[in-house]
Amino acid sequence: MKRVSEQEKLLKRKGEGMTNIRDIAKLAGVSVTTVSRVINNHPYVSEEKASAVKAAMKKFNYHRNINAVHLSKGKTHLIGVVVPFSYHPYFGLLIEGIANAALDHNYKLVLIQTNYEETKEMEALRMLEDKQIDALIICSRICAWHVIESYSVYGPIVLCEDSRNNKISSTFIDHYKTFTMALHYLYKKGHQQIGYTIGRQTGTNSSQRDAAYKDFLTSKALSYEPSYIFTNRFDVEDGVNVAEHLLDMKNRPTALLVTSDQVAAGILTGCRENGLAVPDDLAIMSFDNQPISRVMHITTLEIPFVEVGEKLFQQAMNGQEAAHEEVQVRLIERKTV
Amino acid sequence: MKRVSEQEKLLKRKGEGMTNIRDIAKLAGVSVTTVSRVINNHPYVSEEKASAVKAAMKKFNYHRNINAVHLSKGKTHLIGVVVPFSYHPYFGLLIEGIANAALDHNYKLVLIQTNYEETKEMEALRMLEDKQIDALIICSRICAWHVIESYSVYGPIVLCEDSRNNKISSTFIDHYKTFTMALHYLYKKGHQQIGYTIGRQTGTNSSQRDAAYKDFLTSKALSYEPSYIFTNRFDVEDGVNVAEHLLDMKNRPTALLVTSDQVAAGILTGCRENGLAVPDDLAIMSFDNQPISRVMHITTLEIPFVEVGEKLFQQAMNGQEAAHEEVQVRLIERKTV
DNA sequence: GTATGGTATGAAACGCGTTTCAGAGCAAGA
DNA sequence: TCTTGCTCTGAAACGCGTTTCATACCATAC
Repeated sequence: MKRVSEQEKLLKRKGEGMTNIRDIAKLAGVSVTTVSRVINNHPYVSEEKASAVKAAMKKFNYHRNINAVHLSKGKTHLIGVVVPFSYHPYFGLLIEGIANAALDHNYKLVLIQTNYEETKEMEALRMLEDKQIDALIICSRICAWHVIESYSVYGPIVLCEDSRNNKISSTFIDHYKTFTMALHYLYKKGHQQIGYTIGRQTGTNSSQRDAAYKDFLTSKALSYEPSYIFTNRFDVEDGVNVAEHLLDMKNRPTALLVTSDQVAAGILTGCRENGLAVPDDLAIMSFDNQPISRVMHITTLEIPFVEVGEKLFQQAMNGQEAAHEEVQVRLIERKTV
Repeated sequence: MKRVSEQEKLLKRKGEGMTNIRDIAKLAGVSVTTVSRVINNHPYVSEEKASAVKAAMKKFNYHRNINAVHLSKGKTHLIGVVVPFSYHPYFGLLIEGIANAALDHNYKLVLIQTNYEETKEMEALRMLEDKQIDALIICSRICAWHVIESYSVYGPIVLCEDSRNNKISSTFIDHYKTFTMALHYLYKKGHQQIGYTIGRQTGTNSSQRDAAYKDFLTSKALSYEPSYIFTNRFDVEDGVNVAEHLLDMKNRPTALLVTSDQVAAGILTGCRENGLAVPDDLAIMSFDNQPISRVMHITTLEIPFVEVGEKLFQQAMNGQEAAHEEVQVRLIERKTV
């Protein structure tokens, strides 16, 4: 009857779910090692001990303290994902892709929203350093390369931008190539006055596109027209704004390369309201292939978000040395070019 | 010179950033308690000891192992957020709101995507039980109330649906009230054949709306027309589909209450393409006030996502006993009614 | 002159699961 | 018969920061 009183003491001392592995070991009359083996399905445990342990766990509603596991293992099964904001469909889609891959591998995501503030990105890097996350996926980088690299000793860091010149893994789209392809496509359709809209002006993606644009103009002996470039365009409303801006121009572009379907949807709406015919007065070619582009029949370059998310996750898992995965976009011809 | 050799040994033994608090204590010639005090800015540390500790930390690039802190404190500064999918703007906005509130309080979010699978929601609850997260915010519930309640002993659980009948905190919109108000508004505008579109059919929000709809019909002595109700409508494309469906109906509704701007945008687009005039042939009133509704001039009921996110977070922080915060929507009259 | 209270510091216990290592028992192979 | 080698078990060390408690000193307060 000694055991019973032991149990009663325990029940009194501990609140709901507060038993630990040592208590269970005592209760089941085995060592903590054996309890640990049962928990982790290690094969070398006899039938009877295993069931004694299971009974004790059940009786006391035992749940291991995951933080002790994390400390002991040095892993958390958490992956940090850095995005500037989560509302924008582009990042929503990316997160969706990563989250689905993570789910399959029993990893969870920690969302780190930066609003494009460098300090927030640093916090994410520090989380990696502190072992709060096992790996970090940065969807939109702000910090300098050498800063990112200096943190990569603490765990895998994966980027979503062309990093072939750096020691950091990445899954990316070759925006130089893609932009060039798109520009030639528009040119072939008869456009010589082509402009583009973009989000941030900084960053690898943007400078690749800018380079492609300038090289294209040079190759076709077209002149560079600064007013054809619209920066800081992220959302539908920014798109409407572009359309309105267009109306006031004496020398309008005849085609626009738009880096987000959201912006394209806005431009299209704005054009319709103001009597600008698409594609006759203005051709629009955009990026992403989000649902809205399907609905509005916008010609777009499909980014395979699921694939990107999966590859980013895989790279984050593998870690070891820097890998670079290029992802291909696909042109989807609809009615705006 | 003894100290130097000690240090050298340490440097050899430990890799980058692998020193722990005891090493630092030894190096600085103080106790671990004192080091801990320095780390946590406790006042009772003398100037000289503090600087000795700081010097040692710097020299060995010491960083505390956050998992040890978590284990010791029993808190992780992580809040779980359960959403069915992150792509949809509704959830994106909600996440954005919560994330911003969390940022201000130095909390991070763990995103748990369920795809409406109950097992995933259970996993989230288990994370709370395991102390992996300090609190849980469920944006779209699947599990039964008693299940949720049974887990609330492990930490605060907050819902984004009217839970005034339950012991769980919530920040919610009274969808019965709101739907009733909207229906009367449409009625006053001359509509007697009103339908609605909705996402999931299950859940508190949906049943509140359904009840409001049926009560409204009764109060106005209007007949219930099952074909006026469109379920499983989440996205723009679902909206286009509704519009196409409408064309085939002999007895069309003259107005539609749409539970998401995305769907409304799709309906509007579909109507335009098929020659259904909005609002003359079909009035559309929707929910959320997302950017797309501004751009497309959709009359909508604004949900203050920032406020909702903040309140959800606050409730998750306070925890103690169940609180219920109602949030008001605001009618924004534009051009689709 | 003594009681009181803040400052400063460290030993030890605490939170808790994992893993290494050593050892015992037993069976198949040489 | 002896050696391997697998099965099963547990003690102890490990990962590491926080917190409680006891102690000691010094300075006002009474």
